[in-house]
Amino acid sequence: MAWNTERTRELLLAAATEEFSAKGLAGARVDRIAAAAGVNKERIYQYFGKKDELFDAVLAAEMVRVMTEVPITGSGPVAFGEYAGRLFDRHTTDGVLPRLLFWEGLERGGDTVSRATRSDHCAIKVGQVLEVLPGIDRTDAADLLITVITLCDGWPVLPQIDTLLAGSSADRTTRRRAFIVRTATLLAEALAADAKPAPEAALN
Amino acid sequence: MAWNTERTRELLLAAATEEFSAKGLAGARVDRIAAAAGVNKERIYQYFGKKDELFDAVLAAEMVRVMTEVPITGSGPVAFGEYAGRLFDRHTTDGVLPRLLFWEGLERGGDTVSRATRSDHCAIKVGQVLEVLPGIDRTDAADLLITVITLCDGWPVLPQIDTLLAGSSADRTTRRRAFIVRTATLLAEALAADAKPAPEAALN
DNA sequence: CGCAATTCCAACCAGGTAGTTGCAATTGCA
DNA sequence: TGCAATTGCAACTACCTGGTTGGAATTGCG
Repeated sequence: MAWNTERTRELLLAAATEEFSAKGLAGARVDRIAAAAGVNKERIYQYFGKKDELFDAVLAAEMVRVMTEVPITGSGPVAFGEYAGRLFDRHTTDGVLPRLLFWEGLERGGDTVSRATRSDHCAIKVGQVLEVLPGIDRTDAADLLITVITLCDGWPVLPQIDTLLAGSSADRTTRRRAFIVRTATLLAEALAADAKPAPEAALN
Repeated sequence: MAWNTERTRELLLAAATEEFSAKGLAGARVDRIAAAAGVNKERIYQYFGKKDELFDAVLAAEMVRVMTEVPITGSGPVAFGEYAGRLFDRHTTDGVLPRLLFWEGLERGGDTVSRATRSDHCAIKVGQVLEVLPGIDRTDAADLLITVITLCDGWPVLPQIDTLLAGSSADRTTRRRAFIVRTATLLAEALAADAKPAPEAALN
């Protein structure tokens, strides 16, 4: 054996992540990925098979990364709202995952190769939601999570929509973040209230 | 003069709407559009200039159509929630506009040719929100609208995300609709409460 | 150093792309 | 029926694409 094969793989994966995020599955150019990685083109086919499978590898890696970097911790509706805020921050400073997800949704129409794996990843997150907001329906937890993910992921991908807001770009982002946090908190409160119907009059 | 030029235009626009919605700007094929319209290829260049401008025409037409088909009417938070429901229905039975919007966001990165026009369209909707929920901030109205649009538009484009939900496809859609309506109503109530701080104890 | 695995290089293939052009056929008003 | 505008047809240009191939160069273990 010789050479550092693992490094080659990582270089390709990093370059592919950038390219797919920017141009999508159809728009991405294999030659460009190879060039950006400083690696020869055939390595891609050797390590990942074809373009499609490289995309799968990129998306899976990025999902795991974000999931571990932005955990759902703490307890109560406010803690859940803070999770929404952290996810929003993460996606506005690095919109790679949102873009990859929407590219996939548009270009592959939901026929994800790794649908089962995806489902497993998501189930973990639902579990975290249930820990933060104990007592609520598993279904409600899933719906809540979908809502927050859709809002946080949609923002960096739909820049046209901010024409509704005035002010500088930074202002608009700050305001949007606050609104999403408030929405997440409000929803979490409502679902938590559903969970324990009237445990005597709450103090405040 | 001769020939029905207007009909030719409409045939092309309809075919282009279908093609762009399905494949996006880069993925759409000019030849396919022409063939589907039963019209010769050069007509596209004659009537719309280039591919990009055809996409602009398609998107503008589709926005106007949905805006007029799904107005914001009535009064109060519940009425606003019903608007969210109608928008959700419209987008789940015909996901063309959501797809076009996300394609544009991804492929053009927000450099919309018709950004000014877009802004005007949106302003009308914000005005409708203000009529339904009088007294609330214009900024809040915009944020509320962005939230509902993001949720309703995101659903048909992010089919992977429904792996979080169990049940049949129809069940999942129904449940999602209910949750979005509830979210919209809840937010509208909260913002309306901000608007008129404690107008004596409300009779339920 | 020897040697096998890994990589680079450069050319190649078959297919598809947006956009153009010249010409003949069709249309419908006057 | 005449005639000008509109359209269909089919070929063409210039270029780009994913994916493959053969041979030479590089690497690092033993």
